[in-house]
Amino acid sequence: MPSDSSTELEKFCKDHGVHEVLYQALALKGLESVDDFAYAFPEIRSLEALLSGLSDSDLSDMGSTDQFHGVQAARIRKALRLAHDLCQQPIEPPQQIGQPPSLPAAILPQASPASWVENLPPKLSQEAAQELIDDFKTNYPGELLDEDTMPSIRPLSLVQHSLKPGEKIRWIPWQFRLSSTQYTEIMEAESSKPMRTEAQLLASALYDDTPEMPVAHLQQEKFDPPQVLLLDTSGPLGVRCQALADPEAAHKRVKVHDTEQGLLLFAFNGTLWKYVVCHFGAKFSAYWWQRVGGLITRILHASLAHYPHRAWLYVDDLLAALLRSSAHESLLIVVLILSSLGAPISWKKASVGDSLIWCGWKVNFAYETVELCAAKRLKLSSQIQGLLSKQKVPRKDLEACIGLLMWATNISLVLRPYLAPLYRLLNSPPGANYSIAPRMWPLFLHCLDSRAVFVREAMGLSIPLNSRVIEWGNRQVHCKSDLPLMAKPTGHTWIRISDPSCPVIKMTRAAQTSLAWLTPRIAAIPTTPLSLPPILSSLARADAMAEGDQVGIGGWVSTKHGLAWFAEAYTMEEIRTFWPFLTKDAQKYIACFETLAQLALAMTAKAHHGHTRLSLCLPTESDNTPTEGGVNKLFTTAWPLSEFLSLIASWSSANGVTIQVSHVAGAHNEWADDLSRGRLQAFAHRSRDRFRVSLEMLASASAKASWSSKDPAEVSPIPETPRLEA
DNA sequence: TGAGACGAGTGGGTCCGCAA
DNA sequence: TTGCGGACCCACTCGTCTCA
Repeated sequence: MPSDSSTELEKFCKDHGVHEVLYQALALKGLESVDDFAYAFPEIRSLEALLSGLSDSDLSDMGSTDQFHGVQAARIRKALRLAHDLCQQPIEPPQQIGQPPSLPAAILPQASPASWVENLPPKLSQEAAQELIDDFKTNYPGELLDEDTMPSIRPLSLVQHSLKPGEKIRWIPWQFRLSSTQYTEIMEAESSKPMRTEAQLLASALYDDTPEMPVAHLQQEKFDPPQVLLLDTSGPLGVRCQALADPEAAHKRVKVHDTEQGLLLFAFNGTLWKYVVCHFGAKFSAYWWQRVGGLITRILHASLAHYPHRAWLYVDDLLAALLRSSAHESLLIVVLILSSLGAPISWKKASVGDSLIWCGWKVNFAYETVELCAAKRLKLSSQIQGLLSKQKVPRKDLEACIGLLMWATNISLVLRPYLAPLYRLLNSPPGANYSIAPRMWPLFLHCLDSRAVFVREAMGLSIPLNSRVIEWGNRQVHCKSDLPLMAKPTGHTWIRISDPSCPVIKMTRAAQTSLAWLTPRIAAIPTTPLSLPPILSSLARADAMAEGDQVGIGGWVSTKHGLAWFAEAYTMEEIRTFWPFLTKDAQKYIACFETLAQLALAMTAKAHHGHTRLSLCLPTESDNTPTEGGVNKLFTTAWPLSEFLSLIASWSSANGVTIQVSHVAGAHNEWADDLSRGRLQAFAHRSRDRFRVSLEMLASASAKASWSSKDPAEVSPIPETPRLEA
């Protein structure tokens, strides 16, 4: 190092008008030469940190009030550029070899200094863009500025960014030279184009305007307490239909065209009769009713165009939500329109109020909620009690109960996983033992198809059709090839047959436990909001790895405010502490672990997003299709996946977070894949953003969930899902 | 590294239940 | 009858593992 190097930087600064205060700041960092200066500040913008550290007294000494845009700031920037030129040093910072790129580095497109391509700056906010427009209109009042002449947000952001100190414009890519109208058209046309890399996806989400639903509007723009009108609008008059007088039979009001009445014949007492209306049961009745009902609904919508309203039609039951302030006018219009159309109103069924029953649901528009009506609760409780009171129950009763449970749990998906044991019982009919004589064995085999199902009847074999062989001796039978071609030479061979049409089903312990657990919950199914929860503006992905005895889960969630991630590795021994039924190789349960990863991702997002008590929908992505389908429906009859879905259902219920999974190809899920396999380098510099997920946390997701009820005394924790036989 | 096997789902057909 | 949702079966996709 030359001895006069300190003089070199000092002289350089003086020659180029850099203030003594700024030179001293450089000297304090130990910089002695022009080379030191150039390499210590590889970019013009890196001077910002130095300038921001200036105190008020420093600024006063320099006679400057603006530390970033004053003349002294300009001179040191100019000096730095000259220093770069003298040193022939690239402006770009040196690339770190062997280090994975940091997340921001991976997200931001990079351009070499020699490139004509600009780094893509963040888009301007709407407020900033509007400010520029206002300035333009003030300064150039005679110029026309509309959607066709207004530059799109991209060049606007690029130019505005280039005006910042230390920035310059090199080239505006031709694809950015668009008007606002052209930009909108292209964005809409490309809205469904998939992103190629996670970096592109993140850059788009974090630096562009991600569509989001503000939560505040739920309070601010709440539909005012409405009046609700429920009308039975039986009997519309369509183009080819004629209304009849019977208000109870909607389908019989639609008249069949003369040329088609010959299709509806029936004989009674030796006389041939024809239907002249669309009677209940005819395949086309509902078809026409839907169209006539839809026409009437649209006419009502058009007639109420000036009054905010919502309306739903189910066959012949119309439900409408009207604003309380204009309810009288709206009601009058509805009644007049229906009367003028010749659609008689069933006044017995009509009702007005905040709360009413519609299609078995109790809808409350004052609070915008829906709940199961009391009659349905009673019917369901009665059916469950009927099944619980007997060891053997009619198949029809079980089917009816399951059907009603599926319908009732539409508004409470958290209960769905607990129906899995019932479906398992319904579709696993008990076996009955039959003995086959040695000489009948070939005939017995002949009656079976490849799945070991009886598809032919034969004399001497009283085995019901469609029943399936499930055991031979003590061995499980899965297909015909599992049975021997020759029977044992002496004595009968015992086989076990499962008959799916068996009218009586023996209740299993798992089904009884499930029903007993459901009984009080059915009675206390909470009210559910009519509106869907707002979607959190975020990107979130998770993945799982299962190899031999090792299991790994990992994932990340990113919002405009930051990023959080998790990565955990467990052994099967640790996992069996909580789920002892997972006895096989870890890979056999990959869908279960992918589901656990989604639960961990939701927990991470919840912890990262703060302490909101509002219900939210968290959009996540997974490369596992079973998990995708299962988490979205919160139901599968496949075991043991149903066990893990019940964890998500319970956790979602307790935390107000609905998970909405969409698919991402494994090739595009690299970061989550790395995390699940313990490759944490890309996230190493974000150790503070890591969220730890223990198996205890995941396994206790359902235990910590509680069930809301009108009576606080009925509040009880949700226990673990009733165990199923493996 | 790529082909093939395997296991977990999917959607489409059928049946059944629920609602009107 | 329509819609919805389960079940089953089938062919298919996707991800992972194994092996040459």
